[in-house]
Amino acid sequence: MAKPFLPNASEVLSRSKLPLYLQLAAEFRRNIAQGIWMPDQQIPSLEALMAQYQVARMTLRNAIGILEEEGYIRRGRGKGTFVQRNIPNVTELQIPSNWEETVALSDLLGTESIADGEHAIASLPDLGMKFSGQYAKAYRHLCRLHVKDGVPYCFSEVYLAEDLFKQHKAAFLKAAAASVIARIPGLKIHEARQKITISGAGIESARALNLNVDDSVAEVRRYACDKEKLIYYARLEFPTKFVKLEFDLCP
Amino acid sequence: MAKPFLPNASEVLSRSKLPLYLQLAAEFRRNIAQGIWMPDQQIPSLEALMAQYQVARMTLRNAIGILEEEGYIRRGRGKGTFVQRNIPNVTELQIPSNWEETVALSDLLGTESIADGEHAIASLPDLGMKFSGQYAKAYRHLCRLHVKDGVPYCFSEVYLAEDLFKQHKAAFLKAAAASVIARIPGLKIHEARQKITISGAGIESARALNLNVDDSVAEVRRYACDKEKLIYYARLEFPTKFVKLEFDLCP
DNA sequence: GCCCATTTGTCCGTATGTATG
DNA sequence: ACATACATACGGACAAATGGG
Repeated sequence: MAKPFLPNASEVLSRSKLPLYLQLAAEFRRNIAQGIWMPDQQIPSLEALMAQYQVARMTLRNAIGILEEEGYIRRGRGKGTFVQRNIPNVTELQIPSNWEETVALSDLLGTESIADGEHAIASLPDLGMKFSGQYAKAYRHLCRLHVKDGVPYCFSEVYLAEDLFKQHKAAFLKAAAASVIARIPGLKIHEARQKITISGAGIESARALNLNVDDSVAEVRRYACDKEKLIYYARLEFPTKFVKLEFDLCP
Repeated sequence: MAKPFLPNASEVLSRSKLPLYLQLAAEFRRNIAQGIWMPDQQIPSLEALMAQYQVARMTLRNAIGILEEEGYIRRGRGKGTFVQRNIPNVTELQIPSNWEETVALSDLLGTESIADGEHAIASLPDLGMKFSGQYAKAYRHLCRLHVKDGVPYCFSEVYLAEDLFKQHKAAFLKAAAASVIARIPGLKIHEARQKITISGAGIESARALNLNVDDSVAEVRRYACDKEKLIYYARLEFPTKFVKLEFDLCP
């Protein structure tokens, strides 16, 4: 149990390239989310916050102005600043952890095409996971956006075995791939794996998901095989503000 | 399959508060990570990139300068800019998905104290998960940093049932809690759940984890019960650059 | 060696946003 | 509200190195 060296708060705030008032806004949003600043409670005065964080008054006013726009707090001349009772909250989406859940989520979301490949391609990008099975001869590439109640939840690049795609082209162009695969008679999934990492949105996915560039997204890579070959590979991006993963540790 | 409205690239880049050159650096880093820019290949010239992204030459130079510092590319006057062969890669950490893995990870990481509560407290913060069992009378709060090879991997706030803590105080102050709990004779875990979400680092955790404020972290909330009561609750933060979650979808 | 197109490196002037006191 | 300082972003001009004919 050593005592680690830690930089002080001012150093941490100044080494980031993000504008100071946005860093502070993030910290205050956190204070509310974690219940350190409770609903209907008054938050510390500007004087107190200036002393605590060692920043200028205008910087704090800018930061708090953001929280006010977002509806987290209300300010009153001479009264002070108070946390709102009803904090706006987001619908979280459980990332599937088995094939059934994958299909169920696919059924739930609407599908909009962004760019569909017109031709088959010969090879897949790096799976990022162990896979020692067989690849199909050719794949079709689809790029789409999945939506729920008009809100974009998932940007996806899907690769489907060409022969399978051709047999069910209309269905694959209309719905999420896992939904279609699950309803093909006689087709059984024998192997499927998934790897989740967190990265930043690129320009393309930021456009589609209505995010800023480099906003964090959960990147899900997923493949499925039938008895013989890899028939499905997808790289999905979910905005992390929607992402949740909950499970029993004692199954 | 509707055609969604999408803003153009310039709009996406300008609506973010993050400096433009940092957004571009993120996009380029992504191009390399995803194999769009391959090792030893020349990337587009400044002229070409200026046309593609509609930004000034100096802005691109700043962006590319960052990638050069990070060792992703090399530049040569008159020659062009090339992707490096050996991309620096990070060690990913598998987030545990059952109690055994939780204990195994705890065994792996060193533990440094940041702030240990001197006294017992009566109540726990909101679990963020369903739990209908019994709480213990009092809990002890510990705040620590978990390290591997000198690199901070995990910031944790742990709450332990007071009686259990008092019985094994020395052990709990020296090692990660799950490690200690797993080695207490006669103690069996009957229920344990975990919920993972992604949020931004606060000032405290950014200090400890050597991150910037609002850098994305995986927030893991986890509890465990013995036969009668909730004996362990933890809120953990992992820098998302280390986080990986891989599993079989057909168990 | 020489010219030339290409590409990166450097510098200037200006405007805007951020942060301080 | 103001004066000041600094980083960001733009557009332009020119220098320096490279490689091909």
